[in-house]
Amino acid sequence: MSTCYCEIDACVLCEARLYPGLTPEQVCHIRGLLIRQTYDAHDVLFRDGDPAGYLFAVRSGQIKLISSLPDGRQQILHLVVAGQLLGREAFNNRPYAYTAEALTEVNVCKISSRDLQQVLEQNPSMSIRVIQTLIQELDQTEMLIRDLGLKTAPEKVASLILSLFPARGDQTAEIPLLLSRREMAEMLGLTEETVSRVMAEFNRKKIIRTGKGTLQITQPQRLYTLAGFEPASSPTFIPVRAIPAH
Amino acid sequence: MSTCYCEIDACVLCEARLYPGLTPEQVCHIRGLLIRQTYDAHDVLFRDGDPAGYLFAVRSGQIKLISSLPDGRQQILHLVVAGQLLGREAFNNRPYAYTAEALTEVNVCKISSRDLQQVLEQNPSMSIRVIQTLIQELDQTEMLIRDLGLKTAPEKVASLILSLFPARGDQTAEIPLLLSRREMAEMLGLTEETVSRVMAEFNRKKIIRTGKGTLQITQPQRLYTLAGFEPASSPTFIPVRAIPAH
DNA sequence: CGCCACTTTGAGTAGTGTCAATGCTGGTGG
DNA sequence: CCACCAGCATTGACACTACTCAAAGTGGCG
Repeated sequence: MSTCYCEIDACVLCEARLYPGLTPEQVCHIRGLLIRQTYDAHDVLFRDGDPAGYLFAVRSGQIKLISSLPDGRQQILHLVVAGQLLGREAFNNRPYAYTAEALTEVNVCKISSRDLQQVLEQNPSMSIRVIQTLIQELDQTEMLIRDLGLKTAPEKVASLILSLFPARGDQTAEIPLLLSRREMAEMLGLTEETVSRVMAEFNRKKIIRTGKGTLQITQPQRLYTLAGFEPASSPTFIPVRAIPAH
Repeated sequence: MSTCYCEIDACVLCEARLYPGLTPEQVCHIRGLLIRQTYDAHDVLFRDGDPAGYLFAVRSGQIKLISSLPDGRQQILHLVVAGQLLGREAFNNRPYAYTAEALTEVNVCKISSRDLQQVLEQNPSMSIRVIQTLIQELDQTEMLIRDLGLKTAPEKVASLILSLFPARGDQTAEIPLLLSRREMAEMLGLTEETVSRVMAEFNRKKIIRTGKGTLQITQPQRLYTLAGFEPASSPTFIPVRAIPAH
């Protein structure tokens, strides 16, 4: 299909769904502007206040976005997972307003702010994809606001746990828990002690089962109820979800 | 400049800055798709779950966006002011995820979801404007998350008060307070009693002065400090701000 | 083995919510 | 015109959630 040497399907920016309707030559041109990069866990991709040089597309791994108050209090704004975009500041040339730190080993493709703007201007259909991605992010962010503002500690923890599991798939499978108690607390506006106590309580009630670095839901229905949903409902808290395939 | 009969500068969607580089004919075509409408205070523009028929551009007035939990708890997600867009769901044809209610008399222009998508496809430069608008909204939303998660009741109230004043302009001018104590509480994740007590305390300390339906900051510096900023900093909480002029 | 980071658990407390009573204001209808 | 009522704001007393500070347990790693 492609007539140049760049790597097909090298990253999410490279997948056809991000630029439908382009000629192979256009696709190759865009691919030529992309930079692949790998980060280790705990690496910082950029810091609050850095000039926004790049838009990142996350190919694999997870990244946390952190915002701080002068006195050191920290809040995790968002978990970025594979398939999502990172660094929207590249669209409008403002400095990053948060720090991005890898939770796992992370593979990204990035494109410089300058190249990005050129690509957008020349490929209108890509803008529409970007709009849809931003809207998804806004949806998630607003649901997080609701939950931060309205929910009690156990409701928050239950919502977070549910959000860590894929929306479609076995809700009772054991998954790796990449977040520490402190990080969970920083997502929820709680302290690590409170999170620990709530998790211990869920464990005692046999609603979840925690191993070291792993997490399993044994009674999804009770957890939904605890999260403040009706039993048959679905989680709304940070519904981590990739860009839907075209 | 324009060669058709549609009204120049009828609304923000109509202003040149939203579609730079278009011919007058294109501009007129777009204007023909817009519907002007007025709502009274307390009118509901749409409800949570309604199909997203329109994108709204707010010409004047203020609108609150409300999200609810099944048990009736409510959270105000955002205050929409003149110059902002409302109803981003029109971009991706999903139902509205919140209820929009006018706080004042409101003038809007709206465009149907179908027409919008056509316009975007035919006018790429408009997509870029939309992206920038969405990014602004995301910035505001993430700062709200930080404040909801990290701040104490007095810090939250101080931040909200500061955000109600225009970023550029006299910070000590008396402005109308459109929000009830309950609504302030619903923005901040507090109860109306707590908001009332904090406001009364600020009043006693002569940091603010409240009349019925009005609000004045008498000591901006102390309020900044109380909000958790360094004295010389600027407010980050819901920085209500119109789309910057081209 | 010993150190360090992370987690758990406990005791006490501060901050915020809950419930209730009162006052104030504006609107409505007699 | 006034009496009444409904909604909003204020204030108090009390309860309870979640925070703070502290200590001890756990597991990984040099």
